[in-house]
Amino acid sequence: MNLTEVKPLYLYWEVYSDIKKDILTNHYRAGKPLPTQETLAKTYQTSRLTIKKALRILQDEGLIYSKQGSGSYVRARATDDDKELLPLDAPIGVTYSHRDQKITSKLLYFDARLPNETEQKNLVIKGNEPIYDIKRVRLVNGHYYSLEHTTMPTHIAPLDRKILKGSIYDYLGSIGIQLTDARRVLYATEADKETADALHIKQGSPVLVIEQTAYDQKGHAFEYSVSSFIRDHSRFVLNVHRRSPDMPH
Amino acid sequence: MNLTEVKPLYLYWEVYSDIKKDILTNHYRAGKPLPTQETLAKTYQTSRLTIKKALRILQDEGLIYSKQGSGSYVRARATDDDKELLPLDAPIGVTYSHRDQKITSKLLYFDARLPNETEQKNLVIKGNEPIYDIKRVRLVNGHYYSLEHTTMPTHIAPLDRKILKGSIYDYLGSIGIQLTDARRVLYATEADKETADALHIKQGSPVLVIEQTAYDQKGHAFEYSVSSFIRDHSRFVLNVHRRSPDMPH
DNA sequence: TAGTGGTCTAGACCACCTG
DNA sequence: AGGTGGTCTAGACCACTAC
Repeated sequence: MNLTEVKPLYLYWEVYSDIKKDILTNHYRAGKPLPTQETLAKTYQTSRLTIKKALRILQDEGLIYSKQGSGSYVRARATDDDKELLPLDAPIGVTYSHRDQKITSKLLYFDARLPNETEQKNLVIKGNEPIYDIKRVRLVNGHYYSLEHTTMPTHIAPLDRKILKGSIYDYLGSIGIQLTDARRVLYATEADKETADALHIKQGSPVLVIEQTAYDQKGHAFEYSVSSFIRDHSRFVLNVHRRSPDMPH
Repeated sequence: MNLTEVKPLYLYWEVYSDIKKDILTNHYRAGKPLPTQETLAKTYQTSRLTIKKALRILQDEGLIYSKQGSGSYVRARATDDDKELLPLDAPIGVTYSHRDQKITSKLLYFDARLPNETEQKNLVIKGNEPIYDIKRVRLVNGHYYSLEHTTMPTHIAPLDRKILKGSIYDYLGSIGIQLTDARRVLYATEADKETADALHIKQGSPVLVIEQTAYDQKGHAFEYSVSSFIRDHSRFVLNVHRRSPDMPH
């Protein structure tokens, strides 16, 4: 896995990481301006565009904000309890967001079949392309966490029960499939009987549902999943940055 | 192209709008590649960077995806029912997302007071700076929609009951305050008695809660609000685009 | 008025995909 | 091997802020 391989990292990412470190270690103080983009460009021996690209990521993460004509400032972090918040713009898998905790899965259902019309539309496939149909309960440190119902075209990659014990994303990554885009729909609803039983909660109890269509680096939809999260157990956070003019519908 | 009127719009935004129009009118077909960035740059008499900036917005909206070494493709829109979905990365106000529908507000509570510690932290203010405390029920086409509990430092702008009948954002915009950044926390929970009564739902019924800290163009937190949405009535959509390497931690 | 970030240019090279 | 998008440069000018 880690053979101290050559890092093909991009310059703007290194700059981003470095400035982020300096913010998190309070080298750059909250409320205070960063050095000017011109200065940073000289410091990092690069161009201003690369600096801007790095700062843009920090903006999107909510760590800084930029005022035209003034400077870029470190945001006073209103809440430091982000530890318990799951970023909505990162992969949603539990294994990803809880790397340092004990994740287990209970496989409730695993089979292959042909897709119905909704699934054909969601996965952009024909009716004769078989899909895996997977239901898993995820547990974090032994506590019930979420119920995931996943469908995936079988031609993406062969699955088996052993793989499903761990992280599907890790497995897919190991065979060269990366989640690069996703479309997520969120809403609250009442747990139906199946969800309630699986998560050991009362039927009708609130759950947060996230429906996700995941696309790989080639633009193919490789997964459609519906995840239900127990009320109040999971909170998601999202930083919004408004681009420019008002979008006229 | 007409050079008659001086438009303060930016070039990349015009390109973005134009390409978007061509996608939505099926001039560029789903699954098919757009012209190359080089070609688009010539077409629009601009540089490739400007084209890339326009395409980036389209990517973030989920309309296209780009494959390095191959091209930029129009995404097959899996679902066209986006009409009923509220974009999570746009201003959350009902008045914004339902411009063409009839919005009304019931003002439940309106007063000013000193902030408690949580509010001081959320709004980044001192304990002696008074805030408005506002509770409103929003209705769309006469149907109960959401309960908003908003706190805002009084020094931002004077409010009165008349303003609160309409859109706070429109009012703030008219005096030069724009929402440019926001931090949102989402979760599902049970409606407490107050929420249930206000929305005419049963106590304990699921609601989707969005807590928002809103920042203006000067980086000041000008609003902290907690909005509760009735189960299944409101669905939010978010397109995620993963930047680059895995973010460690 | 000076200084900042935002936009934009006209290139160059690199990483990657497809024939 | 040719063509594509991604990165990066070294500038210029504009929009805005602050003094």
